[in-house]
Amino acid sequence: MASGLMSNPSHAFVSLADTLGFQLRRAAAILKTALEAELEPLGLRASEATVLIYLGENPGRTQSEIGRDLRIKPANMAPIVSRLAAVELITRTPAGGRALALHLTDRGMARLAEVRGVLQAQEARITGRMSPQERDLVIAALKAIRPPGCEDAPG
Amino acid sequence: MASGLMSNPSHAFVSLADTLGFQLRRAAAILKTALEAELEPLGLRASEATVLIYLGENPGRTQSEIGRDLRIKPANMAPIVSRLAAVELITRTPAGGRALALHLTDRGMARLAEVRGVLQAQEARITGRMSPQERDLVIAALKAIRPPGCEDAPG
DNA sequence: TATTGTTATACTCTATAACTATA
DNA sequence: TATAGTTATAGAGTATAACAATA
Repeated sequence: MASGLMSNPSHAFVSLADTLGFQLRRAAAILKTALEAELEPLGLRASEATVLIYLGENPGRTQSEIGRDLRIKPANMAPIVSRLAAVELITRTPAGGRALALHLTDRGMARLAEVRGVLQAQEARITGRMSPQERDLVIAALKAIRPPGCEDAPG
Repeated sequence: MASGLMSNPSHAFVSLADTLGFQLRRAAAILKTALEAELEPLGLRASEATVLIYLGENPGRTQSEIGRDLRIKPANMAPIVSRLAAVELITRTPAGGRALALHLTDRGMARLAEVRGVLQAQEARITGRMSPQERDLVIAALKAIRPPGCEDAPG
């Protein structure tokens, strides 16, 4: 399998399938496809579902705060929020300056419960064969590969 | 750790930031962005670089074989291969039926060496703080979350 | 003026459908 | 007919630049 064409520094990979980078991309792609299929009956895209979940945990946050935490650029937050508001899952209320605080409507909370069900099912599926220790190790490893400035919810 | 995504005692749902699914998507997104930036000087996209790497390990494979192994649909393989051939990094030779066997040109092999450098640097960066055991466990875990039919191709 | 949000636009990857070409 | 490849097109996510609105 190894090409043998290269010198072999300590981190040289033998084969693409043995690299963390490749497996990470592949696993994420498969998860994304599955998630989209499961969210489709709810009429939501993955990005919209993520914002709903976030809003359930952090009601009243502004668009810019949400975008910073979820790493969604302002230009990309706009249509997500606009659509969630159009289908009356969230409300936008002025919060100083141009800032808009977002809140779930009653419909939004009901939809959120469904979204949670989908995400919890996926989480159960992908962690099903791991021990809790393995799961924590993998999550910690994924957090650790991120460069400075990419931590969760910088405070 | 006490703010933003991490703070919500009121829901039964595990916080988004504590889910494997979310961390997986985020890590993959960050990796993808970094990879694209590092491949840009080589004039290659991530998908093209992946095909080059694959071809270095599996010279002479046909488009359909490559697509099956890398999970790239035929309709999406066409423009990738077309462009790699246009810049003379690969050649296409008839291989029975409509099949096209792909081979790296000399330029392609030289470019591959550069691509390997980029990918190995990324691999070193993201596995740098893991023990070999941790690395293997994480890779095994990522492979394990894939549903039936998504296994890595045999050699 | 600095922050926030919006619009326009473009690129990458992925997906399906309909088509062509060859054994 | 079955397999391989191509073209057209659409959707989702992400990126930058230019602009508007508000404290």
